[in-house]
Amino acid sequence: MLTERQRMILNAIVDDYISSAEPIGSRSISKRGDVGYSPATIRNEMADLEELGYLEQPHTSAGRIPSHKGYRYYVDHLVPWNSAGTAEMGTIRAFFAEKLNATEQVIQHAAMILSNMTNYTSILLGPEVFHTSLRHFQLLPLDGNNAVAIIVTSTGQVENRTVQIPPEISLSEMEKVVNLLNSKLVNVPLYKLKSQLYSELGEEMQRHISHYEELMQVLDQALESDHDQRIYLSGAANMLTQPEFKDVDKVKTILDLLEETPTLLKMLSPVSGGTGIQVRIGTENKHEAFAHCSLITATYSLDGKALGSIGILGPTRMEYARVMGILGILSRDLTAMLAHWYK
Amino acid sequence: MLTERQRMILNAIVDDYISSAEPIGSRSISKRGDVGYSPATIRNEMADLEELGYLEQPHTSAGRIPSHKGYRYYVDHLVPWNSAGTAEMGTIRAFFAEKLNATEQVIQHAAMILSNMTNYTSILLGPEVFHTSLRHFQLLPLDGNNAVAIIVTSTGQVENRTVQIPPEISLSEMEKVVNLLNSKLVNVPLYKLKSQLYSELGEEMQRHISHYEELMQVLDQALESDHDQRIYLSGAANMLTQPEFKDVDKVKTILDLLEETPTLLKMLSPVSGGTGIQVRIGTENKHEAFAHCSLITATYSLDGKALGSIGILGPTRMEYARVMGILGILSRDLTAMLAHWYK
DNA sequence: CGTTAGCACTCTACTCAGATGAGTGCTAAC
DNA sequence: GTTAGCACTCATCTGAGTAGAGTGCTAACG
Repeated sequence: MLTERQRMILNAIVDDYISSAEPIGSRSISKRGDVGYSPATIRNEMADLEELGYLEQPHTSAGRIPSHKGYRYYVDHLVPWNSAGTAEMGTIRAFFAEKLNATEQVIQHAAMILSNMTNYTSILLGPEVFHTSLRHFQLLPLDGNNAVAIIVTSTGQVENRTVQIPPEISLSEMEKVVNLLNSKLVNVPLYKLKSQLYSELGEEMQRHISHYEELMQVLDQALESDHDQRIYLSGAANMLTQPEFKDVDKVKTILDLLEETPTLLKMLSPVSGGTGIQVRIGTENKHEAFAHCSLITATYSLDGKALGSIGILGPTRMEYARVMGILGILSRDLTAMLAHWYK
Repeated sequence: MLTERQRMILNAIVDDYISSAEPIGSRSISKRGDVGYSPATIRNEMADLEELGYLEQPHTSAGRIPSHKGYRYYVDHLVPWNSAGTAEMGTIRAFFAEKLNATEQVIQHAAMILSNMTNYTSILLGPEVFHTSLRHFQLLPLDGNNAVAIIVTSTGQVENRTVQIPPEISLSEMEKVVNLLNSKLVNVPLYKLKSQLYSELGEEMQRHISHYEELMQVLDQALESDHDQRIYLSGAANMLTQPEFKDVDKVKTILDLLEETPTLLKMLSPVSGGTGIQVRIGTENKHEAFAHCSLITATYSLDGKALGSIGILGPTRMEYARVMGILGILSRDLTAMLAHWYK
């Protein structure tokens, strides 16, 4: 349990360190207007805070910097809430005023806005198709051998892939099957699509359709959902502006990781019970390369189900308050926009 | 005009510098098996080559490094052709053996393969829709107000966007118009789509359709081609491994530029008459940030028309021979694959 | 007893001179 | 035409000395 004065000092140290990136000495804290104590008193408290694990010293004769535990305490208890500035509110409002078609474009654009506003790296997770259902299915022949399969989801996303059509399947047959699919499988959740295809239509198709086996193979290909949510990254180069990453080798491992989509997917996928804004500080991220980074995430949702995430990656010495404020507003507004679009 | 010996020495210097990134001294050239001269002789030639502008000296007592002119001569006259190693051929072959659906995935995957193989940054330009034509158009209502417009091109690409439908337009009317479009505008090049919509269908529609104005607006939105070719980037972090970019500030300007899609589009769009492999060395790229970079590009095409580009960005001290070999093979195979798919 | 002034101590970062060595340019000899 | 030899240049490395920021401790103060 920290005393009020310790909290105040910890708060001051974290704030100052966030903006200066230099170890903070007792004198500079004492000189702040809001702390009415002499450097000596501050020093005593700092020694205590260090013993408790909230601060650390790069070396004996340097000032103190917050430890991970210190940041955690700051985020959990000290962050001044509601601190998205009016300028930022304006930018976000302007963003939503723009007319963008296709959810994908919105997310992509949001990634840019976020990284520009924060000067950190933004990582957004596109809407998950898992919770959406089939709106329309179509198989469009391109030439003798190939066709484009198009799946439109209930949220208006369009997935497409090319499939090969065995020559023995006739056009009319294909059409028949597609019509059957559209009449029977609309509104079925995408992840149930394949199983329902077999259970609901298998029998009927076997009766009416001649090349059952081959057709099923085609549909299998066509409905094979590439479950990968899309990752939208922006401002990766912003990492280079952080003084703690002025060493090329350190930043290389980070940027390398940022190109690994599966890793990012894992990091961003909403944690169980994780509602609202999540902050993962330093080693709380699973990856060693992110030991000196913090990731702040929020989710956007439709019908109360989390569809995707928006996240900001920066150094542990990050402007938590500002970023949390921005993410909070943006995620709320995104959710509102989706609800308005698709209801 | 360079003498045979000068060419040999220039070649040796460029080769050595490419692999070592250190200024090359006369002694080390002399010790190479293939040059049978003493350091003093080499030194004389080097002085001449410097006077001619092919070499430069970082400072008086250092070795020589190739100038832009030197690289240019190397690329134009000295590059050993056909130097894609067998290992690389294998990787490329394996890539084309994979079954990938959708052109987009192929390009994206190719970007990854390229950056992994070369350890440079790959920049690919997705297939241009400009030269493709309409295969199929569809307008799929989502709810009362919105619909998804889907355009399938002759190359099997699927473009989609959300449009708003004024309430006064009925479903049956929309269907009628879509059918009309599909019967009249199929095989029309995408870039002519909107003009033909007016010239060919305007009259007929005005007669048969009640809410002409509103419908036209919807179609306008739906056919508005986002002409942007897609950029696929991979291995941007590889820039950091280059010793010439160990300075964070320099590499920052480069990585920043790599996030500017329009700039990349401009850089990659095939130059007039540019057939085969193009090499832009240092300041030959328009952007100051790329003054110490070289960009090697090739194009892939369909029906003899260049559809898109594949490029590798690295330091001017780049393995030209290897990269040119790889790009040559990959672009040729991509072209072959597209021809095979869509003919 | 909590707070503060004073002081000795520690440790990094900076600077500067000297040493090192790679590499050149020039001259003279082969 | 080619090469050996040598003086010279200049970036890089090394180590000593210095400055300065900041601490911890002790003792005094209200």
